[in-house]
Amino acid sequence: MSKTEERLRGSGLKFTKQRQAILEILENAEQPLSAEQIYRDLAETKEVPASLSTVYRALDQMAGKNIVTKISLTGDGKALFELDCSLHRHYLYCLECGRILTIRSCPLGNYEETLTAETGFEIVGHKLNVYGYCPECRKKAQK
Amino acid sequence: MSKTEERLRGSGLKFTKQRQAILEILENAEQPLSAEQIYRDLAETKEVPASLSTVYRALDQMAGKNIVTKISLTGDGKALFELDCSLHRHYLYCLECGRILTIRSCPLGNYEETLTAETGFEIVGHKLNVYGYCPECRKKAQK
DNA sequence: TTTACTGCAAACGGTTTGCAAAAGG
DNA sequence: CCTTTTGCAAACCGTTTGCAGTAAA
Repeated sequence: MSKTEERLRGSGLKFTKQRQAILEILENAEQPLSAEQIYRDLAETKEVPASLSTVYRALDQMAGKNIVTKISLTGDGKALFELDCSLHRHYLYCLECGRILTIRSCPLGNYEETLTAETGFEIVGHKLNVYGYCPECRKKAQK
Repeated sequence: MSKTEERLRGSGLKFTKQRQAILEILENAEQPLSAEQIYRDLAETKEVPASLSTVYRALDQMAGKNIVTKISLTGDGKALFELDCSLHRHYLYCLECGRILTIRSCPLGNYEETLTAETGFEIVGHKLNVYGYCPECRKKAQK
């Protein structure tokens, strides 16, 4: 049983070519992808045509089972998806080319506890995204 | 000349009742508001009816002049607006009641410089939002 | 009187949904 | 078989836009 198959069956989801292909695409992606990008990849490189709504439904369900994670990063109202490896992470987003770097470290330390002490909130998590220009775009800009 | 009037005229924008009222609403708000909320407030409490598109256009223009700031916090594809006081800030969002607390301190210290050293990115800014449950909702949940 | 602003209604783009047909177990 | 999943088209929802009319300077 392949890893993608395990993930799906283990969550009680049916194992279909579409879902398999979606997971493979996410596995090979080096950054979070939009539903649209996955949809195009399915048709173009995987040759497993699936309707856009299927892609959305599959992603939603897999997000519900923590197989994938949905993030909103770009602020343009477009969601991105990546494989969930259940690690705490942040993103460094290039404002020029849209490239996304995943940051595995977290600079927040015990800030959440500090905030709880100050505000009385019970903190369950945070999102930190950093914006800037990647080395390649910086080089291009200099010329 | 009122403060709102100054802000508008100083940016080369015309001073209209709609914009005046929008700014007053934002001044009295204790948290960021959506275009929809502002729209309703205009009709209901200010009695200055303005179409939703006028609200959006006014906010967009004022955002362009740094009179207001547009933030996306909730992840549901709904933008929020607040008066821009050009201060660096973060938000603490209650997942239960939607209440938003503005945090004026920033725990990031010189993290941006660290990141630049590690990645080669030129960092221009970051967004940090913290999610949890406010004291009131925690109390209710206990019962 | 010139230019910016407004209202309306229609368009837009990403996402969701209802329904009947197809496929998984 | 029974249940889930799929495709299609239409609905949705926040936001944007074209245009003709109105108000600010």
